[in-house]
Amino acid sequence: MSRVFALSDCNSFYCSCERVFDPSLEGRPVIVLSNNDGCAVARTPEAKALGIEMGAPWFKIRDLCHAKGVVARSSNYVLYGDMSRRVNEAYQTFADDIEVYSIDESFLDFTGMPDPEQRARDMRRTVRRWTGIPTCVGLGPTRVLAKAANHLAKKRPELDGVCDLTTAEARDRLLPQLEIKDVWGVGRASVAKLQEIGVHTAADLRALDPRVARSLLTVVGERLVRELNGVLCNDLDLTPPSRKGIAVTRSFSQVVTTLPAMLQATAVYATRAGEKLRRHGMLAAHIQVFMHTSRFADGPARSVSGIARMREPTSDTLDLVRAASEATRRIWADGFRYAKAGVILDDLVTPADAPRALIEPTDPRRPELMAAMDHLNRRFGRGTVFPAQTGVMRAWTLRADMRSPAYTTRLSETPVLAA
DNA sequence: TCTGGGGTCCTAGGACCC
DNA sequence: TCTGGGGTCCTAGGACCC
Repeated sequence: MSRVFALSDCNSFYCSCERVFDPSLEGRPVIVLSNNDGCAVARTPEAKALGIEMGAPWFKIRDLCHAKGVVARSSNYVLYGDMSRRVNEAYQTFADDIEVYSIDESFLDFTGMPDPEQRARDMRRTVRRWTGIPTCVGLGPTRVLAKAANHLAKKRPELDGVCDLTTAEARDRLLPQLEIKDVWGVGRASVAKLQEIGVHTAADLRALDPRVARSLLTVVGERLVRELNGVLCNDLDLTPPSRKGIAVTRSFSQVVTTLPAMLQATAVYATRAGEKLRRHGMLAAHIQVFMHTSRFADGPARSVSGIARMREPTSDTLDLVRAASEATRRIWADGFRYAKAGVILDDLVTPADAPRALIEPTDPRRPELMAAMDHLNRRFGRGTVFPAQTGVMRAWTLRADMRSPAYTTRLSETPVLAA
């Protein structure tokens, strides 16, 4: 049975949330600013019509906003998170399988349901009635095509908020009208490479040899081409998201030029990251520190990062700050005007998965654990790739590191192409 | 059996997303 | 003066191992 995915996306989500709680904003141009009010991260259609770009720095658009009566709000992520939860509750009455892709987008599995397009229209109405949030819905046999459909639904008023790309006829008609830069997963760098070989529309990309796509854009590009052809490579991810990393990064209000100032900044970020970590009930095995100079400034550019490894997974503030300081000192160099820095916690584990004991080389249990690892290696193989004839290629990796002070085993499965 | 070439780990960095 | 922050995934190269 061919699959049907729906991608539902909230229009100007942060602005729409602000309007729900302040109806006087209805019909007026509204923008929401990033943390520290640095730049615009959400715009209503009225604000877009005034020429305010996504990511436009506030200091450049302030005069325009004042002159044209644009309402600018600081962001309120607690409010948006709560509204997002309510929108997803409404989705639950239309599908059992839902992947919450981001704060304002969810994929729903409409496979096997009668008249998906009508269902999408009903869903839009329900979400609007329950939450006040306007949405657009794209339908397609793969996630990439559902995303493409969603983009068309947003851009074309005559579609009335729903675009259906589940039929070959609709794809043949509409994909030539979708620019390559608007295909999900094609960013600036890929656009340049594709245009060089004459690929300008989603239809052009669909016709590209998957091997060429792979050599040009890695395995990601190959999956893209296949998905545009209706071959499923990315199924819904219904596992509850377990965070893989936690970041705290900030642009400085004034450039940092001395080590003590940088140590203070990274210590603060490490502390905040530790708070987030504990809120998630997790432990981190690595902490990464990075710093770089401004993209916009003259002068020597520098971007560095360094990783410090914990003796064992921890969420302890003192451990994290100590490790962050160690990494900061290691990568520090004088003579640069650092504009931004951050810390990223990596290799997160829940306490239940964390090693219970340290296994030293002299530990009497070591032979037993080695034997267990051998067994896993024989059972699953290492780096095994099943050939593509079956339509399924999976790479298995077993990582069991006996040299690190903490004993860990991990089995991860990397789907390359899943038909 | 095979002593070198392939597997794994670690790190850095690029690209893309919302 | 002032140009976001928080994520994921993929690749490559050196060190190390047997």
